[in-house]
Amino acid sequence: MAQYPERLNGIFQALADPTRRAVLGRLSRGPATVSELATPFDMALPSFMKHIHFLEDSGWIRTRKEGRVRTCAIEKAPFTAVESWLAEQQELWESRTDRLEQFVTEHTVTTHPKDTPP
Amino acid sequence: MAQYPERLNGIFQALADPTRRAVLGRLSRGPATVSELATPFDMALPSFMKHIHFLEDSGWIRTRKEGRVRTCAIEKAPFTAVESWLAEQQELWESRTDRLEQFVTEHTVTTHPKDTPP
DNA sequence: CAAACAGTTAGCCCTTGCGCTAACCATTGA
DNA sequence: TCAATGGTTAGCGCAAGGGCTAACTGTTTG
Repeated sequence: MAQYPERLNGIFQALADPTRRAVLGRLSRGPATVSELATPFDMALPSFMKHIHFLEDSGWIRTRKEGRVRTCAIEKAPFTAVESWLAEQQELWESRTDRLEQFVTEHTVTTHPKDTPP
Repeated sequence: MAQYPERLNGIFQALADPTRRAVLGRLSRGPATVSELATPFDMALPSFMKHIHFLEDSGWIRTRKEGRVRTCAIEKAPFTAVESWLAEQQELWESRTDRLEQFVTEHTVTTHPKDTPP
């Protein structure tokens, strides 16, 4: 677990952009070319390509150029990386439910952005 | 599902930084004050506070100031948001495993799928 | 061959991210 | 009361993110 933490930076950052999440959503259904992927977005191609490169560099996709067409396919490794990060947190969380419960009832931390007066 | 996509931007971006992931890891064990959280990091306090604010703004943590001490606690909502995003992708992915398998093993994109040999 | 197509390269712009210092409250404890 | 503690505010610097246009390369295709 927690193999290459530095890879996680890119993996998560890739997901921080709606365009890139949408591209992954599309590629989850199956491979597609760059222009197929680009059409739904109101964005210049070079801008869009940056997202493709980001996804490739972060490991989310793998691409291959054949003739003048570049085809993209999703990669499953980052998926499992995210899942195991989540699982890790879950474990820690599980191992102290009691104390959390206690803290919540004792101090009742609110979600108000401003500090609540005493 | 996919309730507030725009929230996902911050949720994922928060995870794109190792300091913030570490803070979440620590908070998964239980609440802590800002200075408790800060000590492991070789970073000026104002810099560290930016991470705390980022985590709070993105919804990962909730904080409360009591006297001169600010206590932080983790929030589970973003967790489940990430999980459901993953689940969504999984679904799409599941619904076309056959074609994926083919693409992976046969890294050349063919115009017509090859039939499974008898 | 020439035109259309699918990307690519280069460079510009503006915003955001992430680190720092210096100076400044506001509690708390001696 | 006064110093130490725990954060906070303000501002600075630099790198990276995310968008654009213009111009270019390398395939198809009519």
